[in-house]
Amino acid sequence: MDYESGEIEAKWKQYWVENEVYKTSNDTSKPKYYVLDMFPYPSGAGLHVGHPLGYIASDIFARYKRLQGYNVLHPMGYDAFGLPAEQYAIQTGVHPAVSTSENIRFYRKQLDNLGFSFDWSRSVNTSDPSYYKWTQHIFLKIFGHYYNNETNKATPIETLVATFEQEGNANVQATSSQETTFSAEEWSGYSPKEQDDILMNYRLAYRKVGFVNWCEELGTVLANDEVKDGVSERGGYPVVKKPMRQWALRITAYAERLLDGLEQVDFSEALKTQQRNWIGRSEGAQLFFDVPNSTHKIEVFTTRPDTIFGATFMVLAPEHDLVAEITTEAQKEAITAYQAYANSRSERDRMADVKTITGAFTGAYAVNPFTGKEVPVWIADYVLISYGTGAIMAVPSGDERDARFAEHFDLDIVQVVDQSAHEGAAIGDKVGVMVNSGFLDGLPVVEAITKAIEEINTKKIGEGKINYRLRDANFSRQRYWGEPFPIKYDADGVSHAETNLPLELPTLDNFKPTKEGKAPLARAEDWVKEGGMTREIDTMPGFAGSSWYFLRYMDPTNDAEPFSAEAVNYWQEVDLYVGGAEHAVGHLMYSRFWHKFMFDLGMVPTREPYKKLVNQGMLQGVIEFLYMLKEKQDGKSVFVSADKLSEYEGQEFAQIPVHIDFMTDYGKPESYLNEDGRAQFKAWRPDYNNAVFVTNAAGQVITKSEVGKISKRYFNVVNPDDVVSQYGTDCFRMYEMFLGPLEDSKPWDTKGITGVSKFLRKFWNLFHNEGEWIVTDEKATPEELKTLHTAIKKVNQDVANFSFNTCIAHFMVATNELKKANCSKREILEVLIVLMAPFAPFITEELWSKLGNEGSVHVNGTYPAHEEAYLVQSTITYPVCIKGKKRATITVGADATKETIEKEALAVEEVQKWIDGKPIRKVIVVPKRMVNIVI
RNA sequence: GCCCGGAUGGUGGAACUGGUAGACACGCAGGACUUAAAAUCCUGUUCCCGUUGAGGGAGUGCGGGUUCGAUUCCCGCUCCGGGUACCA
Repeated sequence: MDYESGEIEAKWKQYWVENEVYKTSNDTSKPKYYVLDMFPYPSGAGLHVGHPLGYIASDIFARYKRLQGYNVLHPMGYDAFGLPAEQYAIQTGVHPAVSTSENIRFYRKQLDNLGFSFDWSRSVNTSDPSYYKWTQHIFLKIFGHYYNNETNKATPIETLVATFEQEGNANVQATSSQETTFSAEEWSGYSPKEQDDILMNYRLAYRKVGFVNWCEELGTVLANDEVKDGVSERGGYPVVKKPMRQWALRITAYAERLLDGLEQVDFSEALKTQQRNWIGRSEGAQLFFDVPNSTHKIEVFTTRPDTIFGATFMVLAPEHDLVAEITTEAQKEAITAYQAYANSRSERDRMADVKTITGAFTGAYAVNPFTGKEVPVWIADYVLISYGTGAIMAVPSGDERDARFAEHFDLDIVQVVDQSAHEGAAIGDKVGVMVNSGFLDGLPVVEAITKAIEEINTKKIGEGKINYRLRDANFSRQRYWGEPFPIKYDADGVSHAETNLPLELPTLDNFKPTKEGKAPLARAEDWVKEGGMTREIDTMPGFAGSSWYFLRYMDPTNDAEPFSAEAVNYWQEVDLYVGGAEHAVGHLMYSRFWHKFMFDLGMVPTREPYKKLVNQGMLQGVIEFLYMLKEKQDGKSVFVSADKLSEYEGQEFAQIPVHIDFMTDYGKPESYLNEDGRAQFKAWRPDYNNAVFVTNAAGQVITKSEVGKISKRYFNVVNPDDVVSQYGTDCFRMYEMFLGPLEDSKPWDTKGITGVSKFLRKFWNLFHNEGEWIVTDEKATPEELKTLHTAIKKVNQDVANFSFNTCIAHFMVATNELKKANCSKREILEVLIVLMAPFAPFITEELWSKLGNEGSVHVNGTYPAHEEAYLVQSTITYPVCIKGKKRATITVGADATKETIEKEALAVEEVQKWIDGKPIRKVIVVPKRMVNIVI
């Protein structure tokens, strides 16, 4: 019979479901292996060909591990809380729960079309109350703990309260934002609200005032991403920063452990570096500058305390608390104006823009504690309120940005580091010796730093300190479609944990914030009022549910706890995690943090959640553009075929994206719109209803093809279902892997798929000739065994390295070689089937059963290991190079020594001709590679 | 701006620890089969000069460097992608 992918795939898909082939047990003697995908957000657009890239890779690996005898956990679920569903609800009135579950059904249908070996009985959905019950549960645990710096772990808040009651907080070693000390007596004297506020300074989940991007016009909070040049991306309305009391997670308590943990995980160095930079550990000093006429001091952190003699001014973030207090009457107007300006710029813009130097003088002065001189205090938006203390001591001679600021505003610059001995050293490099710096003069920079810190400690004007760029995670969203906080406040404002979980989202019909700017949940008035208490109306961010979902897969239906100790002790951690690099710092950092917290509580046995991480690259698409004359002719738009542009020299063209469905030969360079396509285009874009097309001689309008994002806005989304229905799942899977290295971004282009399609037919035809089954039990020849074992060796290596594209190339080579040798021998082919089973699960299943084997190859097959004996070479051919240029080749026995090879090479007539009597300086023999003669 | 990547034929890509650059495919060209087309199969295909099946030169984004030898290591750029803390 001929290869009919559709029939075969339907048959085996049904077999898998009926026999629960991929159902995973928590109880087995086999060693475990956990292969996890980053679960998708089920968006309304459905899956496009880019989504399955990582899923196919992980599925191949999961199947490979199963064939190696592991009990493999390979689940899939949905990250179902998120902004798009909420925005869709605002636009259309469809409840997010409804659109989300519809999207999930659609995703599931698409995923089911791709031959994955997911155990769907373990699926999770973060927006399902039976799941977010446990997200809330874990949140309450975080809320109920503080970070003890002596034991270096999360500790119940009750322990802290007991200490406060006994001896106050003076000796408490904790990561906290508490600034004052109190005695046991004082503690007892505080009101419940005051006690609650103090505890907030210690809790790992706590409330504090933070700044959000507020758009009055849209009545909502925006992500930095949604703010462009100070206005909202949607609508272009002004955006300001607005202080709001919000929940935060004290991830900074775990900064050091998050850093240390990177040592023990198998992530790419690039990703580890990104995480390290995100945490941004820096050693330096905390310093306080006196401000005459103020009771407050300005706290700064500097990595360069050695340069303090060069600190000639100070800069506060425009939002800094002290600004209002210290600004002089004369400067009030300027400061207020500048604050308004800074307020309108997003943090992103402020960081990106180093060319525009802006700032305002407060009129106040601070005292440099080392020089004793008064230095002016400015505000400027290059200092960020959310980083460090929101204030800096500016050393224009030691920092690029300070220097530009000083020059621009004509402030004093005092040289403190002499870098004249270090040519090419940049301002800020830690080289040179100190000058104009009192007791530090003459010291090299590095020593001066140590000495300056000593002095700071002695003078009690600060202390040596480690600072992190990492900030506590903002955990509040003024949104509807997220987990409600299981927190309520009594009449005094004291926070209380909800005891009855899950606390479900109330039903709303309007998902916008209220007119007063309160989060949407405020609209559910009955829900908010609870037995004399008021509920929290913020919801949790998207990363809440995704921070622990991999643990729920281990025990997905448990309704007594998030997951049982038994399950987590068996599965331990994720062995392989596959997902996009865009999550390098967000999700990966937060889930590592949650995991470490749960480790402290003894909930999980491992310190890190993910043992190995592989990042798949982005799939790009081909965008088709029509050339349109910028100037209309007779009031009509004119579209010109790309091969007719020369006739319009000197005229300007606009590029208009075309829906790829209208194209003929989509993706090919000469793709074009035929008459039918042009009619479709006009119907699709009524604004070009009366357009004129300038066609070429063949009556075509050739388009310009460009590589870019796969996106709705370029009308180039290719649905995997379409590809599958034309070529089959096996072919689609193999082609996605064949496109290039998993980790690189690369363009999707359907046209190359025919190569893989042909290969699958060739593979099928190793077993069939004109539809007849031709497999024999003949013994394989040494050449055939060599082909097979070379393939086994390479495939094993490549799968282990996730080099699936080269792996598929080897399948093609092996198949071509066997075809040429007319080899249809069971001994060879049966092994090849198992090798290929993870890649092409259906065709291999069919052939495996046709060979007379019982059951599924994916359960009963065993991944082969190669035998070295078949790969031994008897001779090796070496290129002989003279001064690096290849001039001849020699063939010698595989066991030849270096000396023999050298002698053989020199004996070749051709070589002697090139040497031409010149003295030989040396001969380099690289075993198994080449011989190079240097003359 | 800052942090992390990437760049190899007409196209996607291959190349082990620095050792014959272009595996495997797509596309293209020529041929076979066919009344024809499609499909399939065979041959060729980095570029330039040259050609009898010779031979020669250049070449891995750009400019330098180290080395007998660099796609690979180092320095300086250009362009593209990802992240930049409320997109997921």
